[in-house]
Amino acid sequence: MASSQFAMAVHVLAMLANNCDERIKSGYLAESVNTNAVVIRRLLCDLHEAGLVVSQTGYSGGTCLTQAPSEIRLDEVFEAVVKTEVFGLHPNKPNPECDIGSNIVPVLGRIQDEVNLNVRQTLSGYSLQDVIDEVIQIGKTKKKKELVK
Amino acid sequence: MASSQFAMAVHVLAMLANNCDERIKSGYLAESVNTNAVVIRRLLCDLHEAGLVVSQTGYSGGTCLTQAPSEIRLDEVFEAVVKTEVFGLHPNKPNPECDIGSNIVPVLGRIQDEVNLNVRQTLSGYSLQDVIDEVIQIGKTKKKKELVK
DNA sequence: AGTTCTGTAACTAGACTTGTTACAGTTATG
DNA sequence: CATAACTGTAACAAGTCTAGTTACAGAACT
Repeated sequence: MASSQFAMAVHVLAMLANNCDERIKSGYLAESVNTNAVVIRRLLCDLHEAGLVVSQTGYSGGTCLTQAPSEIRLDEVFEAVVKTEVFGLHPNKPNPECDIGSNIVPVLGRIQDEVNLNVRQTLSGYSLQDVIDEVIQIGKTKKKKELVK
Repeated sequence: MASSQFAMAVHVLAMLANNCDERIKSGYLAESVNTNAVVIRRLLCDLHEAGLVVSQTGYSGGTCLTQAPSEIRLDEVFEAVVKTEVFGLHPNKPNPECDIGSNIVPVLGRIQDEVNLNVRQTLSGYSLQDVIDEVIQIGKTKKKKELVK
């Protein structure tokens, strides 16, 4: 299964951005993402390590963004939560006695690096604020359609 | 685990390109990739569906490329064997009563599409021949170093 | 007829992902 | 100080995916 961590992370960060001034509880986030609060807390742990959020334990605890939504780029979010490669290299070391087998892995590794870089560059074109703007825009369009009915 | 199908596919295609005039057996390919022949045959099945190879059953059977290595681009190979996304969307449908939850999925989907497109564009910059050239180049460099010793 | 292939089904082992329960530690409230 | 409401984290279950393996039917040459 392709991991949903990135999708959930962007969702959670967008929720936090929408409530900048107060600490948000994992249970509340979990309701919106439609998952368990522990899943959210695990995610927030990764986002905390990346310096994107801070949490507070105890009574009236919760989580906040550390930066303005316009300063958080999606490649940072990706980096924080996605651990897998777009494609994996060989599961077993290829036969070193074969001309191709003995030298193909570094070539594929280089291509892998280039793909990774391009993915990150694509994502760096979007800030969290861009995502929120687009979400709100879709919301407005929906409402208009409902009014027409 | 990130699937190694793409890496193995490029490896196998490079082997076929290196032996254009004869049919190559799955067992021989498996030795170079260092895996089981059935794993290779499953892979060849996908590559056949994509029109990149043809196989023949029976005595003196085996597999050949259908095109020149310079005409096979890596995005075609990727398309043929990789089924997963760079990142997955939500495992469960987000809460529709939440402003973010109700509208974030299509936004993420659009970004997903853009990432996919960029990955394919990156890979389309390489032909199978390019990979083979690079592999051979590395092989030559290695031999030089050995001679120096 | 016998040999040597491919194609494919069926199964196993291991890894990964999400979801869940449980609980220790932390912080505010009364 | 006792209680309530949080986070952080460990532990486990269920489902899915990947690669590897065995087995065998069908095809093609000798």
